[in-house]
Amino acid sequence: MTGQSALAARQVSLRDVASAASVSVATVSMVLNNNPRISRATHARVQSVMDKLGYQPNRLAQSLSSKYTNVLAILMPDLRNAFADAYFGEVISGICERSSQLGYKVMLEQAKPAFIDAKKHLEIIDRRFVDGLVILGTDETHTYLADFEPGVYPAVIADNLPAFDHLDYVTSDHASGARQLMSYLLQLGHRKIGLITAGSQIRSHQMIRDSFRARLQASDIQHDETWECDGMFTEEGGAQAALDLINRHPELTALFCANDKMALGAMHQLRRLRIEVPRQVSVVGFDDLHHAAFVNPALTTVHLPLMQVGALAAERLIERLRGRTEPVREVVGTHLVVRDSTAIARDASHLLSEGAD
Amino acid sequence: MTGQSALAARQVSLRDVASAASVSVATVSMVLNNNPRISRATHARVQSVMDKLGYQPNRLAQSLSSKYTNVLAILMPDLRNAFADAYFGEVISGICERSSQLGYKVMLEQAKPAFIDAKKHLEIIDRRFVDGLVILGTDETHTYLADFEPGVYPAVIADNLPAFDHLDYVTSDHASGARQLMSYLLQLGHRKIGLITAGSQIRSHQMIRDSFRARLQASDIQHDETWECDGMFTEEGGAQAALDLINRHPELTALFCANDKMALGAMHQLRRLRIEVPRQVSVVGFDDLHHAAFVNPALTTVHLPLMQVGALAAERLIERLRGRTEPVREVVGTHLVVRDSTAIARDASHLLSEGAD
DNA sequence: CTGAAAGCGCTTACAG
DNA sequence: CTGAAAGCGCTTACAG
Repeated sequence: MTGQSALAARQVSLRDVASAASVSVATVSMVLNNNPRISRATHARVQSVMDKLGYQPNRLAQSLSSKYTNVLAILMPDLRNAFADAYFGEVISGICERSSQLGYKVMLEQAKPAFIDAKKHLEIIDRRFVDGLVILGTDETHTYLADFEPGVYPAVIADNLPAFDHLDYVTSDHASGARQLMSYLLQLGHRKIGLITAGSQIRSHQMIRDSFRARLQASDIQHDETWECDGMFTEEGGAQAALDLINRHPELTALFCANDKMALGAMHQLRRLRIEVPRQVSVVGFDDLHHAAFVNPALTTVHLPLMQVGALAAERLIERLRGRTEPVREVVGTHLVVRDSTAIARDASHLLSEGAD
Repeated sequence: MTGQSALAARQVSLRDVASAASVSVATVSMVLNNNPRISRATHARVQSVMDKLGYQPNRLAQSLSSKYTNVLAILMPDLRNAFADAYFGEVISGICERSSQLGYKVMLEQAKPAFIDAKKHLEIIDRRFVDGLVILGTDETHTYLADFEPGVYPAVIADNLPAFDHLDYVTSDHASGARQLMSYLLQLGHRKIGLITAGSQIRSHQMIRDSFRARLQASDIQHDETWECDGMFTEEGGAQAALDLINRHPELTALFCANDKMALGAMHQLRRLRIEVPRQVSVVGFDDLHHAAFVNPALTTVHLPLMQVGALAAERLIERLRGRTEPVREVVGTHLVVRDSTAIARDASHLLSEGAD
């Protein structure tokens, strides 16, 4: 039945339905919106005419009148290949799925400098492209985030803690994830642990670093910046960082990488250096990307609930659009995934006795 | 200057600009659209008033009048985690980048059964959400693709050959990629090659299989289905397929995997079986996902120009929307990327002499 | 070169 | 419970 409109020269409009059903356009509009003021009888009659004519409301007209677009934007960070990054992909999956369940469509935008400078992040709301946005890959240098405000320019930050108090967010519990990883490494007897991080301006990653250092300090393990290196979130960066750390501290027995990509790079580098993982050096990642389970050796890491974070971010944003006034501050738990890239520290017995000192 | 509109209770409209500039709304509309019928003088005057008031046209009203939405949809396949898949991510990157350059926005949709059954793939055009779509991950069973038609329901298929003649497409040259890989494997002396494919209903993958078999046949190498196994495009599937093939043919010296994910799974499985790659068995993939260069050993594969495919698909679709009438049939070249997962066949000398028979 | 008016296809008070 | 009318904010002939 719907098929016939496909060939229609002109889409059938509310007016067409109204005259075919011998009612006013207002009535048709009301049955369309399930307004209870319409009697069951007319509702059914008008509905059947709509079905017969294959009527489909023009959403531009609907939105122009109603002020709601029912579309959300996903604002991606300005990174080389953000869409091909499984980390962001997981969050996007969650956003898309939940949005669609809640009757929203999603639009993709990228926060390139030109985009931000032109205030396009607000323009897409002002010009009625979208009702609000979910923002990924934020960091402390993104001062434009201050522009968003619940009532006027609704937005929620996904998987990070915003630098501005008034902003809504939904994030994985990075700090707890880092602690889980450190407990495990310490249990295995590792005391000489190199840290490969990135995003010095990213709050969630600052928390990973802080948790890492705090655990070391709590265990009276001496630590300074020579044990840390920036891996720029990439495989290449992770490889380079691993090389630097090994050169500085050949005695290290473990490498803590703040994301899986850097961990893969690090493992790749170790292999080139003919250092065996995990026999000589253990490596841990962070994120639990799907393919991390299939590298050699399979990566021990922390699972981040990224789909859930995306879904929740979309859901809370939509609640805001529908009038929610309480701030959104959600932190979702993580869990450790032990695989094959970790083992007892090669110097464990030695260190353990020394530790009793 | 634009900032002040942020606090305005009501967005400034064309009418506001018109009265502030003492001209008609028609005139303001024309300067907005750079209509040459407006004199330079009034254009400049009106323009400055627009800037002063921070005027931003309501795109819903614009589109309602003009009939164009200037937004495209990306239709994703109904796969578990399509967005987190680097393969699709690359294509999406290309689409987003080019669309944005050409003044289009992009919306995300997923071709779930319910979506297709409800004809939503046409509805999003009829209801004026988008002007057309770029479709990823198609296969021969997707009969709904027949619904698309250049004039009425514009769409272009990305990285596959459609089953319907009237459809536009932009694709990588999978057949040529497969041939490049086979030439290389044969050069290395491999004669006992297992094939891990998937998507028996996907034209591009049928072509990979066909090219694979044709090369074998041209080299007088006997081959039957026992040398082939379905890996379902996943790491898990690739691992299982590798296991099956090795059990059936312990003598095999190479595994040809139709995508990188299955290749990673296969390598992972070989490692568990304590079969060394590439010394005992060579493994090749297909796609050249970024992380394939960082697994151990680094994967030899065919590079697919996926960003370019996405960009071109978007560009051609937009040309169609702007009146292009010639069909779109673009095939973009691939290239071989040799890394560390391939080596001379362990039985090469033996086979080479036998081959002279 | 510019303006007055109709129209795009809806929704929403306001009557009755 | 339903209708007539105004309005959302633009664009596009049609006049002049």
